[in-house]
Amino acid sequence: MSSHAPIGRKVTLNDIAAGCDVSRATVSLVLRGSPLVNKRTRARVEDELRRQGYVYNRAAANLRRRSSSSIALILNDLANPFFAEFAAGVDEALGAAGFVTLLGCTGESASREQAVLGSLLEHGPGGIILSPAEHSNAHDVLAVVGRRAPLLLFNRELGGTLPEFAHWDQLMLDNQHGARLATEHLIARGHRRIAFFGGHHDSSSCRQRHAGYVEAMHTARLRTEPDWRIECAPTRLDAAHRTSALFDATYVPTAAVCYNDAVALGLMLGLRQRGLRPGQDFALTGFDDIAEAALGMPSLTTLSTAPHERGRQAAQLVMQRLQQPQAASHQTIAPVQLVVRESSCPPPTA
Amino acid sequence: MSSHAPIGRKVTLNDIAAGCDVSRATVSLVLRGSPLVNKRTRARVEDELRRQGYVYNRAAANLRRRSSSSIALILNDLANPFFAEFAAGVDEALGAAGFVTLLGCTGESASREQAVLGSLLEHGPGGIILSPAEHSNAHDVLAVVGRRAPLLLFNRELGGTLPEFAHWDQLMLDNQHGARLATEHLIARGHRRIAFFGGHHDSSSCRQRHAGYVEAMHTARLRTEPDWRIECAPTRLDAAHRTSALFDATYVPTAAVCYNDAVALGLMLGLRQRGLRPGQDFALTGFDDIAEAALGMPSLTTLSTAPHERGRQAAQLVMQRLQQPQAASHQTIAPVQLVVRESSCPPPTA
DNA sequence: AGTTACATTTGGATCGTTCTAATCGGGCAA
DNA sequence: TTGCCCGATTAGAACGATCCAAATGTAACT
Repeated sequence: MSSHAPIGRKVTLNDIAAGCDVSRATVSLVLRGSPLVNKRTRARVEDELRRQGYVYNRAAANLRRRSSSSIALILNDLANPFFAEFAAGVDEALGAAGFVTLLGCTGESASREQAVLGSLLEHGPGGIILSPAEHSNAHDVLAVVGRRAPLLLFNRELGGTLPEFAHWDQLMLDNQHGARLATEHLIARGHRRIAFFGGHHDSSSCRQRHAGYVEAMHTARLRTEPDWRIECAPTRLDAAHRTSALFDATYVPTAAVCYNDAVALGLMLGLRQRGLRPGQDFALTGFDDIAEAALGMPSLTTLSTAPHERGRQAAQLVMQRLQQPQAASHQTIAPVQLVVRESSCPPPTA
Repeated sequence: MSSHAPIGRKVTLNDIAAGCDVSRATVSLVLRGSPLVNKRTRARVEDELRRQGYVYNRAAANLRRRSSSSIALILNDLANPFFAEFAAGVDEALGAAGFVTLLGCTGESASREQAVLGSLLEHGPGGIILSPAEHSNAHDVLAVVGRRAPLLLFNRELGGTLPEFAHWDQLMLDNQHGARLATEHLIARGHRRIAFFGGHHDSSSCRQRHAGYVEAMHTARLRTEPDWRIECAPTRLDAAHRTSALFDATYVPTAAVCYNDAVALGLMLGLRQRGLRPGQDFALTGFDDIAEAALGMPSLTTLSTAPHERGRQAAQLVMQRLQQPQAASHQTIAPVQLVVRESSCPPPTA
């Protein structure tokens, strides 16, 4: 337990009460806009509040009322624009409802996630929005969170099985359907040999997107070769490095469904380094629709996930849960939308 | 004052005390690792804490101790990767020191900034890190913050004069020097007609960068034409649109110092749309060194500001201030570093 | 006048912690 | 036996708000 900052003398309800000769209770009623209090006293009290520069002490109020006015937002990677926009959306909706956002970043480390969860819980958040770190698992999260605050899982599922009584809400993207849309789009453009590029095997979103890709291929009666699935870290840099793996395949693909936009942009770079023009000699799609997707050369066909809107939605879901703590847990799957741009050209031979 | 979420029954010090037959005070001492308490009782208490799944109530402790364990972080634009990385850095350093980050986004609106400041202050943060919205001014900020928490200004100065007694700390980037370095670099490459592209006149960082540019030009005895300064919003899109203004100038420039990376990337796009190859037919530099700068086509010569590191630094500065509330206010100017990449080619005729 | 009704105000307990000063038991010197 | 010190423990009052039941004042009605 670390030492913390002392605070200067603050103006309290007692000061106000003394200052305009009413009781502490009356001032409290004024603050909360109670209809019980007389017009004239209300005006007097409000003047005094202004005069002394009073600021409400929410911590004290929450203690007495056994309520909370904050929500914890725990993210695996704030530096990723997708999560940054998500966070902005969360904060916007929470702020509008009078809640404050307690931020915590885990940097994809499950152990930091434990620490951050523990630390934020001490501040008594009313709820938690958690985008889990990569190897986080249900058991550990449950151990620290318990029943102390309702939890909304965002974006990723947790490893391990979660016990019966832990009914956590979920907000996920429709990864499978999105990847299916992208794949079907490439097929419609005439591609037959399509790879699935990037992402890690053990990430739930990657598995789902891959499943959507497989689904589309099989529905179209197209084969999927094992060496058409190329793993790499979901970063531009690693994607660029792994580009060559595409062309080492027995049957060289003419297009790739990429795990996300970062990977797709990295792949574009890798293609150029091999003298290929993405969007002309090779087709590809992304996932996320980050800002750069629209402005690239070529612009990137991708799936729009509207992270800001997802953030607002996540905030709504937790706040809804707060009002109905006993309602059955809810799984929301947010739709994604295919945005067709230049990168998904027809195959060169067609 | 809005209604907030009720909280389930919590385990308190009293529960623990009753559970292992000691007083509340003793349990409190155990929690804070006091040497006063006997080994055997400490062990007993610690067992009981675990058994009942106790979590510390920091709000109650802070109330009694009149201390704070949180810092407010108020940002004008979290969706901007520069600020997102900054926020991650702040949270990392704060978390390591046992503080929690109260997040607030203003979306470049001065009135929302007022509201957010007011709301966060009610939670009694120990300090505030503020990256002001564009038209925010010292008077309004002072009115709501007052002496209630020490403030660290980041990245932008506030409009208006700030009164004598409000001694706020500052952490700024060395904008002027950075722009000067970029301009000198272009001059050394042989450019003579260099424009300053992007940003808004009334932003302090833009003024400073422009001043650095002018300084370098004058030191090299080069002229600066009025129509070599082109204003636009600091976004890719607007920068792309304003590209033509460069070529409407009486003396068409061969290079441009851009307000930031976003603008530079937008300008690249605009150049390509005119059939010019950035980094070959026209040279340009950015500012910020965002992730995409290194991976662009061509890669972008720019000024590295290390936003993550700046975030950690900002956190350190506030925490330092908390320990010495009376020390004189401090202005820190963080160095920036020129990163030379492909976009700053020599002029085509040279 | 006595009673009731209503609008307004208030004292005191309370939330979960920390702090201060007091208490306790026991060993040891006088 | 008394007195004193010492380590270990604790009762009770804070912190700044809310809540509840009770008190106050005024007007209206019988």
